[in-house]
Amino acid sequence: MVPRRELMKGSIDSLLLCLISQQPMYGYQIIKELETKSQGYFKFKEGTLYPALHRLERAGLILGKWQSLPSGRQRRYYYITNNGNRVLEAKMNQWRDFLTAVNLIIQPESA
Amino acid sequence: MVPRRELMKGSIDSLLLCLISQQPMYGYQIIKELETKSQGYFKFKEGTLYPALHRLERAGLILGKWQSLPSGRQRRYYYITNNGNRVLEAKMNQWRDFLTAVNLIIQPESA
DNA sequence: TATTATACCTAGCGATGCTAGGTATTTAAA
DNA sequence: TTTAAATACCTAGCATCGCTAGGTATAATA
Repeated sequence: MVPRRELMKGSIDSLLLCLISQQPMYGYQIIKELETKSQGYFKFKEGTLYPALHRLERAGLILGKWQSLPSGRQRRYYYITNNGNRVLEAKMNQWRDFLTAVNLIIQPESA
Repeated sequence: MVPRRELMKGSIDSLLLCLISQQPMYGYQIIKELETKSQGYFKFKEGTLYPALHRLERAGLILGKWQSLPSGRQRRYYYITNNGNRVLEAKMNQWRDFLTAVNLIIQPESA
């Protein structure tokens, strides 16, 4: 199982699944999108993003397809899979549970 | 710096600082407190907690003192330091910023 | 008397984010 | 026109962290 450990470590997988589920994207675009959407907070490094994408693809949660631009440049677009959508939904629930638990610790008055 | 990476990895340090700042505690007690306060969500393992406490103590954020019970049993109570309080406050702000950023990604409508 | 709870500890594994490097093309600036 | 920056992808290896799995020892309970 170990979903709780995963949550502790990083929300990166959830963020990636979430973005890609909204719209197919390629790596470089994801980095830019995360930065603009978060108003500059997220600045993912390539050494973080690409291994994470490969991880998600190996797990069957996203599917990458090479696409050629008219210029000849290559991009690898990632699409969310059915399984990816299921996992995303589960991760969102886990995220909410985690937030609830954290709030019980750091705001004991508003319990 | 790397505070953001720390946040990604775990909120454990913040949770421990938060608890200890409310009241000096010893390790075993912290495990129980976290579990009851979070209504069963957090079940810290000793292999997680004790190294974390030692880490925080090495960093000068908490201070451990052995105390003997009348029974002769030994407990190591941890007290938060001035620096620990400062770091805790900073971590709380970082946590809020992180939450804001995550929400901007996962709830793009309510931005 | 045996088991559970209390109370502490650590070596080592697996996973992860990042650093730091690489390749190659396109666009903008000097 | 040359140079720099942006685009677009990749990976080896490091440091760190949570956890597993083991250990020691005492007190309370069945």
